Amino acid sequence: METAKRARPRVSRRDWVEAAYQELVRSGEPGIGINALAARLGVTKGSFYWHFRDRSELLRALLDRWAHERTDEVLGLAFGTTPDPRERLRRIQALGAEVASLDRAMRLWAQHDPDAAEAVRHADRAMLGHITACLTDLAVPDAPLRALLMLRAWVGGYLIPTPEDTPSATPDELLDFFLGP
Amino acid sequence: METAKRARPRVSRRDWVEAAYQELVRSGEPGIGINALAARLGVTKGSFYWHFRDRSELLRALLDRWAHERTDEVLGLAFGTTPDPRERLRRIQALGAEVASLDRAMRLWAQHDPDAAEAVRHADRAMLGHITACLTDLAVPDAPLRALLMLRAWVGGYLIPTPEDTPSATPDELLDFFLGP
DNA sequence: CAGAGACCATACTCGTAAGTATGGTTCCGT
DNA sequence: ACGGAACCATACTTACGAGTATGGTCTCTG
Repeated sequence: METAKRARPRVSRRDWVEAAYQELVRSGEPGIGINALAARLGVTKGSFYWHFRDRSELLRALLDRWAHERTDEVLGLAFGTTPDPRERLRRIQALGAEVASLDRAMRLWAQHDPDAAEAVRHADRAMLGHITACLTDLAVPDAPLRALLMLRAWVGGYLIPTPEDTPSATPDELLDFFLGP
Repeated sequence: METAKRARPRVSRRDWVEAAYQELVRSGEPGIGINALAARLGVTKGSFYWHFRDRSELLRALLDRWAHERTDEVLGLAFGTTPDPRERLRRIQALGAEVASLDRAMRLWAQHDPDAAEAVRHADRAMLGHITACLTDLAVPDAPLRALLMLRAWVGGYLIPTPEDTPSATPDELLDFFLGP
């Protein structure tokens, strides 16, 4: 017996955040509109302004949600039982590929919003620490700098896609490149 | 009726483009508002809509202006009488630092506008070709890939600023890094 | 000097998205 | 059952920026 009570929607605060999260991935922070989300959820603004004081409160909730998810992912990498540092770096790459669209949206958002910038900065700090640790484990010199360049080259791909004439390197090749000579 | 003989405005189409150009650097493409520019130029919208059909025409003029300026700069590098490839790369770095703010604004713009994306892609193609040429001159392997990673790491700095605890490397150190072993 | 065209000001319309006011419905405890 | 709180719909107001309509003023030219 499904509760097909479609007549009365009833949406929770969490649902709003989730919908906004999806919309963030699809069209970025400016694409998050109250009316659009309401239509997607099958309700109206009346619902929104009961759960939230205003739009900025939704956005802050979004940042919170992202920060937690992100922290969990990084901790999952850190405490994951993967002894080989090289393999750990590969997992970081894989994770990055999964959340690419979301990550991109967050970084673009951070370009014009101090709160988002702070959240991203915080997440990057943890990520850089993790990468640096892997590099030092591999006895790579200048680990902090290499980690930073590695991450920058990665997110730089958001701004500069791979040209057609340039063969896109495999993740392993990229890793080897930043591991140096 | 004394008409307070203020210095009568009179603004050219070029002035509008120039003002928009400055505003682009300061607050990005969404920050380019007709009224704001008009106030800045000491005129009103009436002037604007005489010189331009609409806002998009101004933006296209902006892209044109940028493309030309950019082409000139790259050509200046290409035909500059600098035999040493290493020195040429250094000049590219220096140029990048000069136009960083503008470059950043253009790339952010390109994230949500196909025309801007096309302009940036075109400019990048030329730039990558130039860098690749320098690298091959230096007998560096995988020149195209390295050139791409170099540029990505550079623009990645727009999205990930240097953390406080990480000593920012000198331009020469960065160059050495991408020149490999 | 007269008129035409270039240039601009003023005062609107219009579309959009955020935010508000208010009342209606459902649920839940006593 | 009933009264209040949770939840939502409807209709409204506001703010803002793009775009339009129209007429005024300057300048140049015949």
